[in-house]
Amino acid sequence: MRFNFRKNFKMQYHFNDIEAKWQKYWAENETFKASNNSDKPKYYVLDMFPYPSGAGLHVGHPLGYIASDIYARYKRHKGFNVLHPQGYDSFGLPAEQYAIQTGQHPAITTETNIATYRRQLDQIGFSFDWSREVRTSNPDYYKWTQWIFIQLFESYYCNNENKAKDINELVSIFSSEGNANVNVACDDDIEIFSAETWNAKSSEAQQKILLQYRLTYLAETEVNWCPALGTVLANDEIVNGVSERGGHTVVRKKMTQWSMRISAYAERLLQGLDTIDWTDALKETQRNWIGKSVGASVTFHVNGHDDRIDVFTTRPDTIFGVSFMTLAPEHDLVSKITTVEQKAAVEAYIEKTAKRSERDRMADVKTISGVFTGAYAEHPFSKEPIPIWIGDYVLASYGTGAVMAVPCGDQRDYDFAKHFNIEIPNIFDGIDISEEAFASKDNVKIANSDFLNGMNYKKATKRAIYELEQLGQGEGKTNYRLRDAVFSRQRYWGEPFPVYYVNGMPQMIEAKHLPIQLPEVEKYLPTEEGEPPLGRADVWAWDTNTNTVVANDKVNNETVFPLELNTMPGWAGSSWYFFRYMEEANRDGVFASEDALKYWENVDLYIGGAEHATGHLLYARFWVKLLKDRGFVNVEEPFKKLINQGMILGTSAIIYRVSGTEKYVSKGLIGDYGVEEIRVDVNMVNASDEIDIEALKKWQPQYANAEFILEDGKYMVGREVEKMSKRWFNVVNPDDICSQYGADSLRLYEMFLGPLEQYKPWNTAGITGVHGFLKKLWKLYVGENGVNVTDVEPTKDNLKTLHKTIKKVQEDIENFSFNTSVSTFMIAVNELGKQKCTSKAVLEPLLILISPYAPHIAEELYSQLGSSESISTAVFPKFDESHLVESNKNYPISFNGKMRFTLELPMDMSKDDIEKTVMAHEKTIAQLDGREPKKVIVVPGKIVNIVG
RNA sequence: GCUCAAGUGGCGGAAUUGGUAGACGCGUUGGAUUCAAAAUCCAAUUUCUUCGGAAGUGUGGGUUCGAUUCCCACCUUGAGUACCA
Repeated sequence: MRFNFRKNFKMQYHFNDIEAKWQKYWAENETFKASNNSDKPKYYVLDMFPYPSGAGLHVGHPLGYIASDIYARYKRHKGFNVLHPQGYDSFGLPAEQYAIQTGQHPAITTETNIATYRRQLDQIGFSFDWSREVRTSNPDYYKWTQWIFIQLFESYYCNNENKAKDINELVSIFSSEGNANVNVACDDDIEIFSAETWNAKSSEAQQKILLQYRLTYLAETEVNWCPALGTVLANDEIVNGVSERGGHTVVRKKMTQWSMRISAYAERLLQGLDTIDWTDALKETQRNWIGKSVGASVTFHVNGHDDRIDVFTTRPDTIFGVSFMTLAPEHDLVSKITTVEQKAAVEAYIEKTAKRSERDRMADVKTISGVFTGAYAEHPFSKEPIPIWIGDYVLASYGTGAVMAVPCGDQRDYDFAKHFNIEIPNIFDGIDISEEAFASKDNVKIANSDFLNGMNYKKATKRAIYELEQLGQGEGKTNYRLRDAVFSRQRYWGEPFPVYYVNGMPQMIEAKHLPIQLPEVEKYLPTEEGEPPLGRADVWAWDTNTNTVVANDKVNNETVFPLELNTMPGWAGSSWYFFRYMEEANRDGVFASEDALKYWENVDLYIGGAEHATGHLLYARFWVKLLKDRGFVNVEEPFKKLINQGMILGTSAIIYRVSGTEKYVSKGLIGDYGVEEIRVDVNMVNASDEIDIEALKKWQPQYANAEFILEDGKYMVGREVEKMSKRWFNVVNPDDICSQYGADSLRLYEMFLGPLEQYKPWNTAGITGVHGFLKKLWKLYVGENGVNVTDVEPTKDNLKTLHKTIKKVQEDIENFSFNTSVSTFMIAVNELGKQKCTSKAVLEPLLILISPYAPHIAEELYSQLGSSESISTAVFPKFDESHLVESNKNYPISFNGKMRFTLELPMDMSKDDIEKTVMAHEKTIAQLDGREPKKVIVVPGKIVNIVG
């Protein structure tokens, strides 16, 4: 008896033992280590690497990793040399804020968190090549982030050649011919100088000018300052006018900061989207963010001044409809051109708008406000005077901060004109503008517009630009919404800049002296003077003799200089990490060796969240283009194909407290009770929405002596689908799922939930379905007396099931439709079970099909079938159509398109014979009930439809 | 406001080129096994029905022999974005 029990025990599916065994095997044998030398074609599968937070992983996090792991394993079966690495984006705000609260060094908390992540990831059985792991906060790694920063500093962007080039080439142009004829990306307000003037300038003055051309530059710019976080933020880090992290207010402030001249790459970033396989939604988001608009720049002379106002317009064809101009309140000219009479009103208005935060201005788009400056501009063609107003509907940060207002053609201008009783000339032939502006470009001819009369939009635009060029008062122009990205952060836990200052001018530290390591500080807060945390470091100065970081008191501004106090933003390290993984060994040499870069090229499949659309995914593309231009990498785009996995949501559990009491009423009995909804830990609720009252009583003290009003002896909870979060008590930990059901169950269930890209709720109850499937799978191979797989010839049905499954699974994986292959496996195992299949010729290939999804059980059964190698080395089974050929077809017979019954007929039956057989059938006669059919449609092999 | 995506049983979802709507799983119901429970197995499960059938994929139209699938309008939900000149 005892012996039988033990024997029986051994024959059961013990997932915990099996999974631990194979995880150990993979680690010890380095099963998934990728080689940079292989005859196989390469394939690079990458996940967006995680920020290791203190909370660890919940079941929502691994979704994308499971999908990419399935794909990576599939590609290995298909004969590819697969690179599938993982690492950590380990610089960031949470570790720093924790450090501020506790004094604990962020490096220590980061280390601890990484250990937790690694344990959690390992238990899910991913096929990562951990030998290539990267951590952005490691000096070995950020050495090269600093190095790339230097490359950006040493580059300018040539618009003629459309690429970044060495800044020294620009310097030699300046010294030989000045800057009058260069066509390069630069600041807007550049002074024109000759070679003589340039050569006569001091080195410091030259450096100052060069900063206006470099691809990373130091400049006083208006930045988004977040007082609560004590740092500046990039545009993509602000959502609805508040900080993405924490939701704090953000104000505009002028500060000297490092910026990245990403605007130089606007057109290439836009064009590149057509060459990559990303979702349309994501491409559209990036297109909107880049915000290309084609139009013209027009210059207006200000009457009585030497000044000119440049505007950008997408509608130069409407130039004769201009009846006023509007400047942003922050526009430089405002103070200069305002007349004495209007001075008080203008200043009051500016003061009022300055107080309003960006968010208020955005929220309140309906209130029309503005004030007349008293000044007039001259219309370029009619020479009529045009009143110049200021108004906060014009943004200083877009275009030139000034618009030519055409009230008949733009609703905002129209509203403004109506509000202030400004004239609204109509330049559209036969269009009524008494109620609203006419903003369309189509089906209209221009009128009251001198030489543009009678033309359509296209023609008039061309002509207007031509005439403006003749006057020297305008030209065709393309404008981009994309702004340069602020690159300084006033934080501790980020990459230090490889920069020191001589007389206030930034100097790069030579690459061979990198990395410049983060200094120690006693507190992680800004200094009393408001300097960033690095301002607290005592050893933070650069000695140009020894080329080392030395104590601050050695600063003499002759040989020892102060170092930069800002650090780099979170996206610095993540903009190039995919290249670092390519390098196997000797990583100190270069950021990635030439051979490795040549072999792996770029990421074939990238999986991660859609929230990075305008941040990481844009910046990474920008840096890759720069590295390509400067000859360091061979590719123009980092990620060939990209998939955004949807979020897994939680299913919160709700109990109902009768208001003012300690009584809790079951969901079905709420009736007329006044109740409050209270969320409780979902892990106490079973598949039937019944809560474990004993567990609840122990969970929190207020429930220990509470009274529960039950229905049918049970307490039923309400359910709500919402984001998985500690505060809703709906977080499910993968550790619990793995120990209770196993990693293979977790992997299958995450895929089974629904389409990868879709948002979908997690409900632990459903996991018994896939877990039951794995048990059935096990039983198909292992009976009470051990493995019951034989060398018997497979039956026709066995082969049909197998090949149907091969076809479907292969198609599913290639379409990233992982949820449906899980169903397919279930169907296959159900069928083979019914067929009592024991044939190795069928059961072994089936394991290979399942192994990407449930690798542990597949490895175990594969080895029990007698293989000594890992199943990951097995070749994907070949699909053979011949096993699916049928001799009969069960035809659906429909009447007016509605299926009424089915009829089994031979596959090779002719169209006429099918029709005859069907029409003679008793059910057809009954359906027709004496009516004469008007038409009979027969599609052989598909359907019969009788109309009438 | 604009752009995009999506609406299918009690629930997650399937139907890949227009051709048997609801695969697969959860839950529910009934049964077998068990002293009992767990586990396992079997059956049923869109709705209505006079048990012959009939209706049915957000709503209303259209194209078609035939529409969850294509077209038009509308409703709802979600995401992104916004005085962008």
